[in-house]
Amino acid sequence: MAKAQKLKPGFFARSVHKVAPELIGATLLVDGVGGVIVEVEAYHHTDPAAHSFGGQTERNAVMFGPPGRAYVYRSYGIHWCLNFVCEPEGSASAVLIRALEPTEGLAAMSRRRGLKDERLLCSGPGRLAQALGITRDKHNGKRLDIAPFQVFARESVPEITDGVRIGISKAAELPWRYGLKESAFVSRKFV
DNA sequence: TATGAGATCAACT
DNA sequence: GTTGATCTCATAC
Repeated sequence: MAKAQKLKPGFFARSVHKVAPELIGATLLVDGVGGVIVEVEAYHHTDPAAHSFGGQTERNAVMFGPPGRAYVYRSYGIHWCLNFVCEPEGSASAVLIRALEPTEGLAAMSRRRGLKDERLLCSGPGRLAQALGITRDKHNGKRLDIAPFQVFARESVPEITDGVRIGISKAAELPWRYGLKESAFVSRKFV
């Protein structure tokens, strides 16, 4: 992992539909703990399932801000979910990070999760956030190009699969879920 | 293996 | 008062 290049600041200032698939295979670290992104979902402001659909509120204010930031929200009362804010046409959009392949800080992650099975450490938004120690207080609205975040560009283009998003009730048929093909670390198999 | 409920909180109606 | 971009554990085949 020594020679990976950090993502350029402008990476996120593009449509989520370009950014999301390009994040597959990139490496995300928080405080030196993390791994390779193997699964994401795109949320566009015209998407009824997106938090930003229906206008700005206190919760989603970060999505309306500059791109390249972390948007963290509480899901079902108990989980944190991590998003990367993008900027298509100056509107609120973001990419939900759904799963990582753990590569760095395995010990820290398994301690936080209380598990040892690598495939379960980060295979899902809530699990991922817990494994990386993500909380809204500490990470919401933070820039992704400065500590504690580190995002490294992928070194080669992996095989990308797309599919239907998970866990939502609106616009669930939109194929805006992207993943690393044949990865054992995705939260669910792609159909 | 598969299905179902509980946990727990902030935003929204 | 209800719902949700979820996960885990328990109970039932």
